[in-house]
Amino acid sequence: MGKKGDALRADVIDALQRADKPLSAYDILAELREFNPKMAPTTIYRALAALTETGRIHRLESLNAYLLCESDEHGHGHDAILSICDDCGSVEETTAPELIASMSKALGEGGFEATRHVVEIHGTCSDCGTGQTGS
Amino acid sequence: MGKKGDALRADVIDALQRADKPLSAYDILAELREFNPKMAPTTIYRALAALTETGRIHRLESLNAYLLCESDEHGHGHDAILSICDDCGSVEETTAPELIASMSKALGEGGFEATRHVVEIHGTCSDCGTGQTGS
DNA sequence: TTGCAATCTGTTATAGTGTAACATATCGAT
DNA sequence: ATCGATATGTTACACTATAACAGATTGCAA
Repeated sequence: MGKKGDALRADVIDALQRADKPLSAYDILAELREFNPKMAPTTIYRALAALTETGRIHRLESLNAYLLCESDEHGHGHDAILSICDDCGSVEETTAPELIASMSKALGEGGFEATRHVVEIHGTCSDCGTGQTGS
Repeated sequence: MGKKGDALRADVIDALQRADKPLSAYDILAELREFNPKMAPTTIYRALAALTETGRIHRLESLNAYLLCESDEHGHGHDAILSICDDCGSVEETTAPELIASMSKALGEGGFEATRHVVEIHGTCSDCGTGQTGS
């Protein structure tokens, strides 16, 4: 039958690593189908859920896409700031625990207890930016 | 025929106001279909796009849902922090220009120019929180 | 007035994203 | 061995969103 979960998840990670940019679930599915044409969406989504839970990949909510986590600090509470270049599609991962903590604190004063931070900043990266490298 | 754009957008706002919680595009569509059963998704999405651009509603990227903007400061650069209670589904809008600016600044040092901030914090609100009102 | 272009709206169809539900298999404990 | 718990396979479907084209409306110029 199909390969076991660990191998599957490794394949998903490989695909994301090769791409070096965000991939949609169906992009990944298309890649893995080259080796297993029968693979179903469910299979991919389960792998993505497992990898997201363990912090090995990030889900980009505003793009419906997935990205390999660059940090080694996997696991709980690893909420990164993801800066997305709308021009070239590149995504950078920034770790800013103080900022995340500031937000949690600000909301905490209102009685809100934060468990997951979705922080995705759209804009233009330095390579694509006007005035910096350009002109 | 169908109603004009302004009336349509007003109806969308009304629906969101009545709900007082995030609604999906298809939730809104279902409501408006009570008066115009032929209304198509495209129609709703166009209204939502217009309202989002003018800052009258927020799109919750992590929920695929839409919410009335509580602030009067509509328009450009109105990026709010949205705190989402995963228990009861309520969403609060917090304006924290300093935090948003801090983020832009931090990323700006890497040459990134931010144009849009998606900040959605999931967690538990004060009403649902354990230890606060509960127990 | 007529004609034309630009823009907005309506309509149909389809693409893209994600999950429910159930079947089958796998593995450890008794 | 057999039972229960968990993981995986499979089918079908639900939800989200947009493309592409048709028709209507407006404004403006000839």
